[in-house]
Amino acid sequence: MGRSPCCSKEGLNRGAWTATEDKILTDYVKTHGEGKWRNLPKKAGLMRCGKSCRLRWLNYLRPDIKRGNITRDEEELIVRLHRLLGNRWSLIAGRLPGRTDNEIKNYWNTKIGKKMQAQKSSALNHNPSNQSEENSKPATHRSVDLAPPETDQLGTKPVVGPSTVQDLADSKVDGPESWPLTSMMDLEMDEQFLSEFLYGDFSQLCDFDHGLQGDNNTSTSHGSHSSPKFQSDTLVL
DNA sequence: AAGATCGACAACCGCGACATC
DNA sequence: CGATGTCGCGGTTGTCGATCT
Repeated sequence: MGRSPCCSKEGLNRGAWTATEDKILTDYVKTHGEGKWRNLPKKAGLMRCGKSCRLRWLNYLRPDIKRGNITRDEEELIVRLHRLLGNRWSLIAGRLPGRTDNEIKNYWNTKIGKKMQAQKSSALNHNPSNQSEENSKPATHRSVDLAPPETDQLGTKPVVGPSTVQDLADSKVDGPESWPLTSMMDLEMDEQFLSEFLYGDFSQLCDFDHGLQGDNNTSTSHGSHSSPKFQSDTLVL
């Protein structure tokens, strides 16, 4: 169809943004608002592609961006949401005030994903000969299946099957093919279900990261394990 | 002390969805 | 109703500082 490139790359800056560019973009968006990204660089006097401007604003310059480490509570929430939504980072980010999809995606790829992969491989290696090693782990490490959520063939669609937390826990529902994916997830999240999912007792599903506490300096309390601390003013469901 | 490796994160790219003409 | 434009998303890459050898 001869799709035109989003912008002519000739003469445009690429790579890291400078403080000056950040200021120009911030000032422009504050004055004119978000949107019209394609025309924004020209109007603002930036030698950047519109997509690049949008990304910079959304992932870095937005005033409501929360900088700093992902807390343990946030991580638990991410794990739950990923289990529910798959790699739909924007949807996950939408449930984490101040966090961006890019940030969550990076966090997942560098921290949680690796952890799960390591655990998965250790589960594959599970056999009587290494039983002693397995036994040295917390019980939940052996009993909880931490495989990533089922996905479609592209690996991007979430699988939302059980309609309640209890259903998930009981695993009594049919396979993914019988679940009302598109009707529920692709249109709009069922708020009540999501709330139930997030605040239900899913500690077992998240138990994979017992060993995580060492590298999370924001919370060492086991008490946070039972349920997220987000209150209704930060995570309205 | 210097090079190699790793980890974290910002940025880029391609594609699909949706809107508009 | 098809062509085109724009936006947003997810995957991937590049870069840089920290750590290791």
